Amino acid sequence: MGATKTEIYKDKENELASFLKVLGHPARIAILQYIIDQETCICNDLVEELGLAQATISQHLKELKSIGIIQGSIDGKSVGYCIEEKVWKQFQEEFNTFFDQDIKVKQCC
Amino acid sequence: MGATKTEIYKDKENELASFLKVLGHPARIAILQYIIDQETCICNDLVEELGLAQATISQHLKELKSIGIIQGSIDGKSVGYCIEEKVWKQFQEEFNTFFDQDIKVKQCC
DNA sequence: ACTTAATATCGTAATATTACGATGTGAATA
DNA sequence: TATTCACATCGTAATATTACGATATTAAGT
Repeated sequence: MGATKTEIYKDKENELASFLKVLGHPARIAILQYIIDQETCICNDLVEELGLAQATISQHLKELKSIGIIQGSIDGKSVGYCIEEKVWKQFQEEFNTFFDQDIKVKQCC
Repeated sequence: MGATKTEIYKDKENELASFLKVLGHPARIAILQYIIDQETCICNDLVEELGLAQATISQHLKELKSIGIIQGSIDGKSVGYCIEEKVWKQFQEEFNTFFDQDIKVKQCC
């Protein structure tokens, strides 16, 4: 008990849900927004900007990396994070494929 | 420790994240898909369709109702759930406002 | 080689989520 | 009014997430 029963859902449902789950945290939205605004950023920038502990920011960055929406490239002793545009657009498309469905509402509603 | 520090983020960030969080579970995606396909449904249909306990389905429906994306109307001894089209479109728009931002990628990336 | 700087990872406490059985509630029906 | 049906809510166990301090790790600068 307690764990999500992923085996009972369709692959597409699990896929969409897990990407939305990663985006479903304000720190991760704020991180993405900061990267967009600055075009790139390093972990320490986010620690200062958001006021969360360095370990916490690093953990959130790891989750964002796990779905491929950001990418980090080593630059000396720091790591520059950027949006992975291809994945960004894929996710937007996937979301809109779901949300563009024609909604028909029964009389009763 | 352990709880999300919502007070440090912007309202829009919290709002977007909390709506994405609700959608970030495969059961809730599957429920929405089922309602779209059938145009309406009752809790028991979902229990049969998804194979989760009635209490679990009821809990997921409650979360979907909490963000207003579905609406339930009493019909005798059952409750008919439908998509709330206005909210559905609002969320899609809010998501796309975020995702339509112009992504500029630094050379380093 | 030593120090500093930036980040990742580990361990862990606090909290939240997921799932389910049991029980309560309200409407239709016998 | 007793029963049944559909659903919500309560209580709770299992698990996951969030956050942080402490401790690696790795690259630069001294």
